Amino acid sequence: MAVEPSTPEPSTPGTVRPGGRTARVRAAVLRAAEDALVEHGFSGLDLGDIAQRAEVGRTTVYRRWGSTTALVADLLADMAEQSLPRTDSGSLAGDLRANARLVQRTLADPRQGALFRAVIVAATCDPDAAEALRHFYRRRVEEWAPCVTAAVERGELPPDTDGSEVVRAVSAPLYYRMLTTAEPLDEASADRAAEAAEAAARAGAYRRRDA
Amino acid sequence: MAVEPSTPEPSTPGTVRPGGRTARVRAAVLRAAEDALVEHGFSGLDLGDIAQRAEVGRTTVYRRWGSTTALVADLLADMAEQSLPRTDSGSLAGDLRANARLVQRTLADPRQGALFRAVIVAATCDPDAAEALRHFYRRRVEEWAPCVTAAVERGELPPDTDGSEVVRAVSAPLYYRMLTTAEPLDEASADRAAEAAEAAARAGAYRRRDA
DNA sequence: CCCTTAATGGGACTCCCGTTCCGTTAGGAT
DNA sequence: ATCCTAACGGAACGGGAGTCCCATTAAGGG
Repeated sequence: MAVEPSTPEPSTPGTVRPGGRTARVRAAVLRAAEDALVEHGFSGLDLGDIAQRAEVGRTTVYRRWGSTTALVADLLADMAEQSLPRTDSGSLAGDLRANARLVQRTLADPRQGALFRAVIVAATCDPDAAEALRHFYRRRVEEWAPCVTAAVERGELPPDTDGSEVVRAVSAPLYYRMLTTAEPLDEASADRAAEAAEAAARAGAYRRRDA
Repeated sequence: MAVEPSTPEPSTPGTVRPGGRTARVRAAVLRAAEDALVEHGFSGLDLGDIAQRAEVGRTTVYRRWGSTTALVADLLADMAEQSLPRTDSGSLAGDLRANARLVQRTLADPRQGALFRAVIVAATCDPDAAEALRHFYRRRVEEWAPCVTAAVERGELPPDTDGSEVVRAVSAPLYYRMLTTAEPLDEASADRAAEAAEAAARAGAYRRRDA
């Protein structure tokens, strides 16, 4: 029988020699992808256009990522690395408001807001991008949940309150507002989201249910 | 100067003779679009494929709608027409829970859930689809807001509570959960959303701020 | 029932996205 | 410094989405 000399696991490009040029190409392409997403949204994403912006060969982009969703998934992985440390105000109300305003400012910012809408779209179109998006939000929630735990320990909230659930409750109305209404995301809506989450938490709405 | 005999406002097809065949074509195409959205999502939407499913000429679909986003916008307008009447349980908690469970069942349903994700994506890709989506949710919220107003009149909630805001607060965590986590949307999450919204409303988080 | 023309449908054409082929460049190990 | 080959980049190719043209069908008014 003939030995197969070809294709000894081509694997994915960029994994064997991840340094030097490969890393530069990845950085340039991810930055270009971000720009393109902000300008045209996910549906208008064109890998050829991204290659030009990044001053990289079209073939390279198609070979390394292959699809717009895979590229966005990689971008999300990159975004998840650079999570801002949360500020700590000392009080639950202050912490939740700080979180709400951070989310609000992010979504209201022309560049960041467009980017987030785009990655959400990508996640709804592809399982891998969806997993990357979930990972991103898991990180974000984990970053902020401790401020709720601290409030529980201070006795401000019921003992078995689910911190992650409270943090998610702060973001949810802001995302929902962005997606389903035309009203601008202002500070008032952020403060309202924080206030509502705190009130519900105090009332015990986010206590852990027996699984 | 020569008179222009051509193109005396071609206008949009389907507006001059909306009956008979035109209506049948629209219905068939919208149903086909719904099926296609459920199967492949918005990003996989192909007008040629829809034409085949609807047993309609490709040219017709391209001429009448022109783009996938415009087609989805029309589908959303159609969906907004058929809004279910809300049930009235008599108590605020019961009404909010009924609403939450309706949303939860809709989003958890394989067909309806996929459809909603798809139209949200379309709305994030195109201004007209976005306006159609906003109109859809405006109708939905208006349908349910009265149960909050009734609770206010019964003295269950602060007098200047914004009913629409409470209704949106019920839906928000369910949509947020669907988009950013992999956890299934179960009845427990629906009940928690309703409970949280009620607690926040009682605490006055949704009182109208001076604009 | 007949006439006008709005609306549809098939087929050919164009353009651009994604792929393939192969020569060139530069990591990284020795 | 030298070699091996992973990774890149240019160019040509193929296929499918969207457009155009014109013949055919059937609303809807008289």
